[in-house]
Amino acid sequence: MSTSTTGSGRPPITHWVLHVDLDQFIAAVEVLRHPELAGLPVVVGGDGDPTKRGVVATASYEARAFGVGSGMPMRIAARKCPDAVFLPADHAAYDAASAEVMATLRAVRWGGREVVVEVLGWDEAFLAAGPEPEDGGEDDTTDPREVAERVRAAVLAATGLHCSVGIGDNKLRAKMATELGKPRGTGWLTEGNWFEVMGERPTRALWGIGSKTAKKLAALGIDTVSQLAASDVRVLAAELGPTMGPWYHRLGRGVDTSPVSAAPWVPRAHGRETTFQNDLDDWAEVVQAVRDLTVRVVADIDKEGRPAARVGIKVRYKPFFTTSRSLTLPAPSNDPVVLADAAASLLDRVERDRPVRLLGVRLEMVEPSGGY
DNA sequence: TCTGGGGTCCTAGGACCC
DNA sequence: TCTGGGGTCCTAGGACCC
Repeated sequence: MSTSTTGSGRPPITHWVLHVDLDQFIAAVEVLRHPELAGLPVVVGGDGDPTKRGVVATASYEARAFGVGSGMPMRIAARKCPDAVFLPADHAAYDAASAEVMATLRAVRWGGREVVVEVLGWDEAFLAAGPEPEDGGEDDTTDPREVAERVRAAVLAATGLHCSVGIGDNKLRAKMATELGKPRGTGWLTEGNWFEVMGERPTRALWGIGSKTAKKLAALGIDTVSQLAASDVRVLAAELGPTMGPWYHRLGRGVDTSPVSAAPWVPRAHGRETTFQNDLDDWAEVVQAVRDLTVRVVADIDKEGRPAARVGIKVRYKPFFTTSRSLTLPAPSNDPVVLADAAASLLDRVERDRPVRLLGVRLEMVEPSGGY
């Protein structure tokens, strides 16, 4: 029934991947800090004021029962669940809780081996068995279900947080398997049961296919994972691009060869953006806001120790029309004056006769020099 | 209903060069 | 005149994810 080590005639899977996903991470961290909130509808987002512009970052299960979900405007959430506890997002607290979780994962042993942990944001990680030890203490037959249960127990014991785990024969399947295990459980997705479990699901269920791509695929007569897998890769390439087309085809089949990597993340860029509570009408204020944002981003890239090579701005006008402008600097720079001037100059290339709802500034850094 | 903020990667067209 | 082919860089926008 599966290609597991229990044997089905196929070779045993030796490249197991676990995907760990904390349940309701942000809401759970808040409840840990404020135990009196347990069992109440909790909504975290914006600055915690549901009468202001902002969206929901996370809603507790109790709040979800009222129809509140991530990405929903806070004002709507307040309408749906007026009695919810509304809290501002507290990044420092989530950073700290996340670091505890990841440290716990790195301490897990897989048979006789260490594990490789690839972090994805605050509340997700891939985990795989590390390389075989020199002395050949091989133990790659360890049942991944056993490792998954140890992971869940260790995270709960160390942090008080519940998580779900997906077991797969590659990262994509492990990631999708987690959904099957939620909450507080374990899911299983391999080549052996991929189509049985996923085949009839909509393409939108796949990691990397959003509503826009799902719609384009539907226009090609492709609605389900099985149909995507059986589609003509040449048609996908022609319609969706030479890189994306073939990639979607692989998604449909559950194919993914990317390795689990513990290599530290090297950011390409940093940016800051702000939605104003009241639209800006005065262009002088717009220019000043862009300069202020730039100075903040310069502080961010200074922590990386790499100068900016490109500068970009984003302008969102009332009611919700967004445009962007960018330029390559004559020479990389981390001078706040040079960069603020560059960002301000980009404003000369956009319309200035409409109220501005949001401004953003992005600095793309030069590649790391390699030597350190 | 009225739509955050932080990112990554891909695409397509035009400029420019050989 | 009536027009190659490839490569690279730049820019704006789009899509997606957490």
